[in-house]
This record gives sequence, C-alpha cells and structure tokens, in this order.
Amino acid sequence: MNILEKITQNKAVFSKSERKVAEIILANPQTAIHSSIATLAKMSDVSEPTVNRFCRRLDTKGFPDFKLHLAQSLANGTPYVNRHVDENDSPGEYTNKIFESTMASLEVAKQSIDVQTVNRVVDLLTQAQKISFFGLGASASVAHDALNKFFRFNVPVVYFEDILMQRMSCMNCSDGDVVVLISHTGRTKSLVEIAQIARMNDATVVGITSANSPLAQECTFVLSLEVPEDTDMYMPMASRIAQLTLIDVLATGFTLRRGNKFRENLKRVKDTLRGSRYEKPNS
Amino acid sequence: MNILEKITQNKAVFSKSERKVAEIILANPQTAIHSSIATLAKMSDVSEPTVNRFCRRLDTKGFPDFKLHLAQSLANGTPYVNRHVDENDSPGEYTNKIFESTMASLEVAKQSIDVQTVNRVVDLLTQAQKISFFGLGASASVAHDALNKFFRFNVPVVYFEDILMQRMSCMNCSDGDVVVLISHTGRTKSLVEIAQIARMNDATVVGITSANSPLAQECTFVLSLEVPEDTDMYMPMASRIAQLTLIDVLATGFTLRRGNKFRENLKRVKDTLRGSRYEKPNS
DNA sequence: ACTAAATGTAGTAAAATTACAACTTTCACC
DNA sequence: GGTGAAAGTTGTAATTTTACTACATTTAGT
Repeated sequence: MNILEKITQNKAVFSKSERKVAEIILANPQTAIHSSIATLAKMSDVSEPTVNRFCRRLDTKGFPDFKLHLAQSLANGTPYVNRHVDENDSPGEYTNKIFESTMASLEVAKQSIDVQTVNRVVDLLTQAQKISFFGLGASASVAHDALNKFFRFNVPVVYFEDILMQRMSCMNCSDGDVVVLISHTGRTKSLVEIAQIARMNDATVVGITSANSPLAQECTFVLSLEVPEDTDMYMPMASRIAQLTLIDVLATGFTLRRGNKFRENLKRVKDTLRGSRYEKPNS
Repeated sequence: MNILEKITQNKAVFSKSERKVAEIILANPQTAIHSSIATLAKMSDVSEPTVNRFCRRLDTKGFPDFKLHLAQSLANGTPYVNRHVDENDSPGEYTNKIFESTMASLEVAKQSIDVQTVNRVVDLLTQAQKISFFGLGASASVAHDALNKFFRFNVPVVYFEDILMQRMSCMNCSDGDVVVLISHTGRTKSLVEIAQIARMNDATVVGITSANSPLAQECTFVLSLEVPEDTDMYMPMASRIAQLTLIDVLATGFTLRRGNKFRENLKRVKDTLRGSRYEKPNS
C-alpha cells in the first residue's frame, strides 16, 4: 500500500513525537527522501531514534527502507490508489483525483488481462469476414470508437446502437463473422440475448466484460477486465477507459499482424482527411 | 527519466566492470534496492567504489540516491514513458506498452489542464439551458460518451454525428446554450464553422482541443489537452482517452456543484436499469 | 507516587565515500 | 610490429557519514 496513505491513516496511532515526524514528511515528502535520519530528526525537532521508531511502526525495516517505500509512493505516475472524490473537493483536487484514479484503474486492468486470449482474439479478428461491435449505454460509445478504429482496416465493420438492429444484424451472421460485445457488468439482458443469437448463427462471440458474468458465459472468448469502479458517482468512468484501451490493444495487434504494407494503407486513410482540415502553419 | 531505461541505453558507455554491475541490477532490480553497496559489489564481483562510480555515471549523487531512483522506477504503476510499439513485439509486450503509454499520456494531460478554466466551464454547464456535444471521427465517440453522462443530469443534451444536423442545431442556439466541441487537432474545418455559427447565435462555445488551433481561436473557453500521440499508428489513441477523462472531470464537477440531493437523483436514474439486467447472484 | 510508555543521549556498528596506488589499455613513435 | 608514455580503469585502505542499539531520563496516567 502507498506509504503516504498509510501515514495519514495511522496518524491516530502515532505518539506525539512520531506525529511531528509524520507532519514534516507529509508536508514535504520530496525533501524527506533526500534527507538523512539526522536532518529529518532536526527538522521534526525530535531525536534520531524517534525517527527510526516511526519508520518501524510503519512496518519498514528501518530508515533507509522507509525512504525506499516513500520514494516509490512519490514516483511519477504512481497514483494514490482509490482516491475517491469528496464533496468538498476543489476543482483542482477532483481533477487530480479523477485522473489519478483513472490511471490506477488502467494499472489494475493491465494486470488482469489475459495475453493469450488477446492473441487469439487478434488472430480471429484478422481472419474475420465481418466484425460487429455492440454495446449499450456507456459501452455504446466504446463500440462506436471501435468502429472508428476498425473500419480503417478495410474490413466490413458493423456497429449499431439500436438493439433491434443489433439483433437483426446478428441473425444474418454466418461462419467467419466475429461479434464483439462490450459491457462492464455483463448483466444486460438484451446483450446476452444477442450473444446467443450470434452464436446460433455460427458467429464467434468475443465479450469485453467481467469474468463469470451471464454475458461471459455466452461468449466464445472473454476478455475480462477487472476494474474498480467508484460507485459513488453512479456512472461508468474507469471501466470504459479500460475497455477503450483494450480496443486500442486489439487494433494495434491487428495492424502488427498485417505487417508493414498494411501500415502504409493506414497512412493513406489518414491522409484523405487533409482536405477537410486547416493546414498546420509550419507544414 | 526511468533509470532502468537509462542503464540499458548507456550500456555501451560503461566500462567492463560497470557493465557487470549493470547486468546484475537489470537482472534483479528488486534485490538491488534492498542491498547495501557491499553486497551488490560482491554480487557483481567488483569493488565497492566501482559500484559507486557506476551510480555517479548515471547522474545520481551516490549509491543511496541511485537506490532511490531505482525504487521509483520499480514503483507499481510507473509507466515507461513513450514506449512505442515495435513491429516484433509479442502480444504481451504491445499490450503492456499500450497500457503504459496511455497512463503516461494521462499523466501529461493532467499536468497540462488549466483548473481555473475547468471551474468556469463547470459553472457554465450547471447554468446552461441546453448542452450540445459535437465531434467528428474519433472525437465523435467522445461526444457520444459525454451525451451518455450528461443526459443523466436532467438537462437538455444534444449530440449529433451528422455535420448538417450539427450545423442546424447550432443555428437554433440562443443565449444560455453551451456548445462543447471536441477535436484533438482543432483543425477540422466543419467543426470550426460550427463554432462560428454557435457563437453568432449567442451560445457559449467550449473547445476540448489543442491550444492555439483554429478551433481554439473560435471558442469562448478552451480546455486544452497536451497529449503526446504515437503518430506511427495513424490512429487517435491517447488523445481521446484524455478527452474522455476530461469529460469525467466535467461531469463530476457538475454533480458536486449540484449537491447531495442531486446525487440521489443519479442513483434513481441508474436504478431504472435494474429491470433490463440479470440480478447479481449475491444481492 | 508508582508504573508504563515515550523520548532522548551516547556509544557502536555498518555503510558509503574519498584518496591514492596498481593495473590495463591505447596509441604515437621508433 | 614493438616500446613506452598517457589516459583510463579498478582495487585497497582510511575516513567520514549514517543508522542503529542499549540504556538513562522524562512524561503521563492511575
């Protein structure tokens, strides 16, 4: 666990002098990691062994070990895990918290991904005759984004928001078609039904959803993402960021599998946009 | 910069003994941070001063300082900045790289955000009569996502993919309406035109785009995001993740501004979904 | 006023750094 | 192609800094 958080939490347990040390460290952790035990003791106005005892109380081996932990907590990009937005947060505070918890969620998601499945799904996608992306609610925009990526690959891609269109599209599936279904919870009834319809028509169904959910059980392959969601906000936030990043992974895998010439193709697709844009001043 | 990368890069510059030290550290960095200079010297089969010189060559103050840097590099969540996907990457490698560079981009984006503007835009949104979200291409799905968030707030929200619909919608704008335009480059002609139309009809135009772009110049407020984009892939990836996170920030700011009762409301909106879902087994 | 916890002092052990000496390597010049 | 000076590399030993331990003193609570 992040040692800065640990210090904050254990504040009540500390003795008076230990608390002095805690204050100094929390006030300026960057200075703390570059100080010796002597200077830190002087700054906190306590003795050196007190600083040492403070470190031990935090389950570290001693002062040097404590500094190591502190350095890791301070490392660039290391988010304060699960910092929930508080009612009285200033704009600066909630902005930071949201960015940090999004990054933390991506870290968790990264570790939960099964690379083997990614590889097999990429395989599948490169060989697909038709690829469909369906999602509802917040996941609809993820599917929308997937459409935007994959249509560039010159593969027939399908995306609908309307559940009836989704159903009809799946009825027309055949062998070689891949249907990618996106849902954080994996409990949306109509999406589960769509998975069944698609499979009945010989399509391969890939679920980007949580493991062991009803949807996951209907899929041929499941790319599960374990993302801690801040339920206080009553909105999907981190989950769909993780889903989008996974879409990026799949799209990247696709282009890598197709090789160098194919990348040239992508460049051409992008270049066709030029007419619709204002030129950059320095080009 | 990440010190592990630095060691790898400088390998050629090191002397023979220094390289021995480098090998040992790279082979097992976790052990290295918990070793003294003496044990590390013994492991590398060199003398203690050699280890010290090795540290200095990497622009650290000495061995303890080097360990601090190493600890930070090893910290959970520390992304290898700007690791580009390579043609010969295995699925595991490109998956990690994409997640890590996405996290790194969010870190950069976080720092580039102007909190004051965020605050003013949140103000504006809470008082808006009607909110429109428009984007094209990859940014269309971001606008789509914004729709999904803001319609829950019981405010009139508008979103169109079609540029003609977008134009017509902006023609009907009036005082008190807010139009949010999303574009990574800020150079899409039709979006710039829409900004002009909206402003002519007294709407307030907020741009989520890059600073000093043609679009930015037509906006009342600009929320600029400086995101390094891996142009090799010819697809927007990190930029839209940053945009989405910014949308989350705005939505969160909105709910915080509206207070506690309003949050109850959001819960009710979410609860209406229950009928469309399979129940969780443990609830 | 007594006991237990907290804190500090002084000494000790360990770790890191410095200064210097010995050893390689490099390359000009014979 | 070999010789020797110079630069660079590595190790040894002494020094300094840093962290830790044992014990004494103070403070707080009953």
